[in-house]
Amino acid sequence: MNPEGKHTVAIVDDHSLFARSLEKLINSFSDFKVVFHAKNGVELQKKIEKRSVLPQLILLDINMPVMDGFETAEWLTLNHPEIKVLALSMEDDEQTILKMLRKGVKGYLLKDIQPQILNTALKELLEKGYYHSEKVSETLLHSLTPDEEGRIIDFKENELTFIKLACSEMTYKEIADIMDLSPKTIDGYRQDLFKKLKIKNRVGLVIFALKKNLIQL
Amino acid sequence: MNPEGKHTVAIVDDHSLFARSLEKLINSFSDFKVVFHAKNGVELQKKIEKRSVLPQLILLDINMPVMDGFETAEWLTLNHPEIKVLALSMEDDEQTILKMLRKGVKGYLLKDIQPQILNTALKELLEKGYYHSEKVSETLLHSLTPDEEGRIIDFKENELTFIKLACSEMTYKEIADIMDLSPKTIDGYRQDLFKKLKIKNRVGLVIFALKKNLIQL
DNA sequence: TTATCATAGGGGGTTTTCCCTGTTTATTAG
DNA sequence: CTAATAAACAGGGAAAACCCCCTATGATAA
Repeated sequence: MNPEGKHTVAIVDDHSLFARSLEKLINSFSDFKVVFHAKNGVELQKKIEKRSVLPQLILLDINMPVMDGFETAEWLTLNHPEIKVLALSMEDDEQTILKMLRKGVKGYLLKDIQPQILNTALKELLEKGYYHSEKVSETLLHSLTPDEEGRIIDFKENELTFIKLACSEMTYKEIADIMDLSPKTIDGYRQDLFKKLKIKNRVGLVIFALKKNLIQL
Repeated sequence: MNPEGKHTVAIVDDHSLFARSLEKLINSFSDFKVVFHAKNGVELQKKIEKRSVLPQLILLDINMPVMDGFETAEWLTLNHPEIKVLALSMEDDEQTILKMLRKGVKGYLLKDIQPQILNTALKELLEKGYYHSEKVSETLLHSLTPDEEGRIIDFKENELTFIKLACSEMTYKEIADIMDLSPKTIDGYRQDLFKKLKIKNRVGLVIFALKKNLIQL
């Protein structure tokens, strides 16, 4: 609570237009007040370390330069677990959401929500300790049966890197060089993925990655 | 001008949070006032046809359900050319921008801009009749040399069919069967396209087709 | 008529992809 | 300490993709 008796919120977002608008919106709620902004994780770290009183909530964007939402969330969870972090993002793909939840955020909100929902989200975050967009819950539910048989597909970091590189014009040999792995290992990744995803060739992989938003054009 | 002496603006965007925030921002400018909202093109059509006084400017999002920004812009240009349309979007790829400009929008603004820029944009749109983000101008400049020699690439019917089939998991042999052509002919198509488009492999073709909207997922 | 151009097809080759099988190595559970 | 598991790596081979240069045919234009 700040002197006005409102709960304190900080915003971390490099989209200035969005961040300012968001601030206006939040300040119009009766129970909340934005106490400061940061353009990225590094700026947030500095501001937090200067302050004696920390915000109760942090609205955290994922796509930022310098230090992105994932790193920032991780740092916050380790160093200031008492601050509840609400991830605010355009991405609704399961990988991103899961990754963010693993970093310890208490809520995940898509940016295309009703203003009223934001108010609800902030309140529930304080009361219940968590809040997720409906779409996020749906996505998570769906992501638990991505394989049409209920098997969970959870990519390892290396696999994810491979998929992203495979969606370029590189040959597997070049990919192996970049990832500093043997071409045979890369071939193993390819083979595993083809089986797991039931695809026939590299084009299938590209299409899969695009559908799941693992890459974007 | 509305009764308060402000220029009138309408917002068409299905992102409610963004739209509301945008409204607050615009209403904070001294010369502009938001007169109504619409979630998509159809809603806009209805609202426009009910009104005797039309807005001077329309902020138009591209990604919307039901009737998207392209269709909406086309309809506005044909039916209400006096309204200046400012496309507001996250997309900064040349195809999207060009497509939108061809539909007759007077400005194209990326969503990640400074609040002050929006004010400038609205003013210039009324005074000069157009306004584009810096990034958009850059993109357009670049897009005027699609082939790096000014040649415009346009595809023959067969080539287009081939491209679309090549963006699936079929082998070239299977594609040849479907198109009832010799595998060698198909290979010729492939070779020509790789040269023309300066791509290295089939993944490059898929990416090209997606960027140019020749196929969709 | 001849030239030219677009379209379809081909010979023959290298590289990459795709697929199966199996081994080494490091980590972890019992 | 040993068993189990996962990750990295490998041999070998068939299929597909990739690439260059070449021919036949038909339409069209000079």
